[in-house]
Amino acid sequence: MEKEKIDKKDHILDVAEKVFSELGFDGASTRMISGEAGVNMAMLNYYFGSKEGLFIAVFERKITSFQDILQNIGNDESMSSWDKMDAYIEIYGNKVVSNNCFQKLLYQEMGMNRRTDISDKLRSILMINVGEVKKILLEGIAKGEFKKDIDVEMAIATIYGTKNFIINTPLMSTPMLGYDIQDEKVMDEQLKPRIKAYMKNLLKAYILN
Amino acid sequence: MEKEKIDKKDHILDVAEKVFSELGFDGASTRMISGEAGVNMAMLNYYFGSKEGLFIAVFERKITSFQDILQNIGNDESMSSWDKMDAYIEIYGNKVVSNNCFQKLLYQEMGMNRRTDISDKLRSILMINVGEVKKILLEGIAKGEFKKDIDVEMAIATIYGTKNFIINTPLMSTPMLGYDIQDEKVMDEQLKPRIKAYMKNLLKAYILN
DNA sequence: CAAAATTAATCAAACGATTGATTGATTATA
DNA sequence: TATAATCAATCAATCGTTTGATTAATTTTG
Repeated sequence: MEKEKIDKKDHILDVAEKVFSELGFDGASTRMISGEAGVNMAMLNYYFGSKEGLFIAVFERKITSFQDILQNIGNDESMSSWDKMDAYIEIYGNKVVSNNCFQKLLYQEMGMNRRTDISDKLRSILMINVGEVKKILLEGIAKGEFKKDIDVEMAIATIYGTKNFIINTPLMSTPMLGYDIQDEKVMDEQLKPRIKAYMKNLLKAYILN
Repeated sequence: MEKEKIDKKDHILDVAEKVFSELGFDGASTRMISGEAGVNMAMLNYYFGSKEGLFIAVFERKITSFQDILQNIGNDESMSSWDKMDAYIEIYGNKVVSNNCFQKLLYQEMGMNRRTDISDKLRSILMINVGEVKKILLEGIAKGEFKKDIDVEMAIATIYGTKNFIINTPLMSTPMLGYDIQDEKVMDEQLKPRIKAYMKNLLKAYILN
């Protein structure tokens, strides 16, 4: 049945996402993934063509939801530039914290220099979001709403970097913040509001007049 | 000769550091490293016992220089808290940008969940620096020099995170910043002063009264 | 509607390639 | 000459992938 087939593929992608994010692309073997998913090893190639195809499929499943997060915000004429930044941080904070497993995998792979076809694909997608944030910041500067001497690119690096540090380096962020980053409930109830509030205050202090 | 042997081992470690940081532990093969270093494959095992031994040796070579970066600053009674932060950013910016290859490898490894013996060692060393920065920030708050409602831990995450994003994700940071992150000369002449100036301005706006 | 034909899904087994590591012989050094 | 360094060759293990056979599902046909 078509429905069950999709469910099975989805289940494989769930497992693959988890195993990849824990061990990286090379560290995760097809035997391990198929074993943990409870399917025959050949099924991975049958469904996804290759290990790399499976890897890409993991990303493509999530990609769509990331692409049009900002579309609406950026083009809203009625919002002030700061309200747009505020709205972006809000959405970004929600999306990112609840997809931390995937986020880790994403930026882990972006750090590698090989497989430029995959990395390039991921980069071009992420750069769309970067472009949207940049547009908001530049608009705010042009309207005189933001300071005119802010380092736009660095500010963007701070937004993504602060989040990445917390998500990708739990060995440091967990003892730093005082609660377990891996714990989903803690993430949602404590980290999410905290990182949102902090990010808004930090940016407010740096970019607002 | 003892001297040449050390030089050769050092050369292997240089190459290994570079290849590991580009491809990760699993992605880098011993054949690749030995080939690029211009030595026989068996030499790696002869000198370092195993691939993992080589990996550890890469870290242990650098570890010592990381341990005493901050000691002097923190205990200087004559400096204001902000001057200490300023001095730290200055030193950190220099150290980090010129060791970007190793930094990338370091935080790549910190993100992985396996080989906990290495990761734990690295973490405990890095956490010393974190503790020193935290001390400066708390001191500034206590003295009324800094705002009392700043999120200390998040601010530290921003310092490390912003740097890491630029260093570890050159595929994004290079097009964002408009110049090649991999280029050593560019790093030194353009990125280093820029990241220092930005970091100081950002923190000044967020923590200073 | 039921039997036959076709397609899709699943599996155990094996493939060639590559991995990290080791060997025993050879060369250089002290 | 004895010790250290270097090498080509080879090891077993694991990798991702493919195969050919088998079962399940779907479609076609009489």
